[in-house]
Amino acid sequence: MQTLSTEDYLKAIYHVSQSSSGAVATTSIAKQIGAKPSSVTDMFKKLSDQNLVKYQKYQGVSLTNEGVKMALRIIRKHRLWESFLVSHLNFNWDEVHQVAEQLEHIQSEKLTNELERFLDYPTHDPHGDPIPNRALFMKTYNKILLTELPANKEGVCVGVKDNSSDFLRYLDRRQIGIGTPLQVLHREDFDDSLHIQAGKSTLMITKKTAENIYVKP
Amino acid sequence: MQTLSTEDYLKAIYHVSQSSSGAVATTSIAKQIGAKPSSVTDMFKKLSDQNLVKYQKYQGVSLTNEGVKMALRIIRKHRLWESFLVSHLNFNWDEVHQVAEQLEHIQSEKLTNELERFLDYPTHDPHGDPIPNRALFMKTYNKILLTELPANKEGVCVGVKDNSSDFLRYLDRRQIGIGTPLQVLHREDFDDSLHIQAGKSTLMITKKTAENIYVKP
DNA sequence: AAAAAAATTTAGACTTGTCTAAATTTGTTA
DNA sequence: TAACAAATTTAGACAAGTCTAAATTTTTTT
Repeated sequence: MQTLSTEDYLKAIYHVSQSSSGAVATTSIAKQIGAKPSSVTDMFKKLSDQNLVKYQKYQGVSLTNEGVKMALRIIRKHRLWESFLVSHLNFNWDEVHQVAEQLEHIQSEKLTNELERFLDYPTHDPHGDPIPNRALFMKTYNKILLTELPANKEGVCVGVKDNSSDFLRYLDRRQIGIGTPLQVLHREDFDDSLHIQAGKSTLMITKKTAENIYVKP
Repeated sequence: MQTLSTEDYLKAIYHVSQSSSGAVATTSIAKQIGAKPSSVTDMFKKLSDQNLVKYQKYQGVSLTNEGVKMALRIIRKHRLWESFLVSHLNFNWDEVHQVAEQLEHIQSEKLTNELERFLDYPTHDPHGDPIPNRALFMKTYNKILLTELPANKEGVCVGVKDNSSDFLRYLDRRQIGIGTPLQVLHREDFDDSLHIQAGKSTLMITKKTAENIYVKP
């Protein structure tokens, strides 16, 4: 059984490894966790002793099969809880992360599986991220960034890259959410801003915003 | 903000102080927590520094007002989660304790209050124990032990004193639960056993069993 | 009331996870 | 490729919570 801290590290390593190729660097985890690089090195050694990561001095880490499973089990719980908070406890999608960070550490297989059943086996969380099922398999659809959507082609918002409260509330104000139909009307060459159709309204968003919205064409 | 450990101690002190009068002894908490008396002494000092308990060397502790509030907030969460597990996640009343021990530490007022609303403001948990409301007030009805119920007087099971899995499953097999009508038909002087009416069936139980069942006359 | 037993506390040590500061390795640039 | 910069690791320290063993206080018994 793992401690809270090792679970946090495993999840962090998983996420960083997903968004970049090759081994995961000490510094990147330090940033993610909010710890000093020296602490990260210490933890890398501990995880390596437990065969959860492959670690070579100065070369970073990569998760072993067992490490990946462990990370996915935590992510599964995190996303199920986020779904529950939004669907039954009146949480907004920008409020769930901090609470789910705590709930993801609760140890009870029965709890997790019953929660999943209660929610009727959801495949995606409130941010559009896929929820690993009992076998830790995730259904991923081929999504692209809004910046990559060809002009005048219809798409649907299926996720966000930036999960910060600020960004999510910004989207709320623009009435953009999971499921909102999106279409790029015009790209402004001058400043890379985009005129888009979002649901029934047209509006202008910056490139930075578009880079954080996933759409399914 | 408190650590997991201090929360456990506060709750333990609260429970022990409820079931005995006067200051709470080091040893009684050591037993409850599963720690050595020396560790308990250390923690008593820490809690005292935070003004959560009144502590005098060799004389045990008693909770301050702030300490009581803190304990009740934890108990509130514990019992709400137990209710949730039974009412929505198919847990049996003998399975909930261990999981609720973890869930009670989750820090989010919104979560607690929304859970309470979702459960429709329950006043008692699956074992019949009262759930403190948002103001930390508990509705207690005047219950008595089954051993104290006069013969041939009608009563209803409203709680249990022993919350162990073993005892609860024993009651399950006897089809005794919260709400079951109970009546003492005969007391056997020889071995203190009781013949009782439980719902539609009559059965024999030992004094020890009867001492762990609460009834409302 | 003295002796014995039980409860409690103190002292010192250990573990986990963290830190700072210094040393080392890797990479990057001139 | 030598020098510098950045990343990483090591060494040693610290806080929280725990332990054991020994010392002290309280309670009980004779």
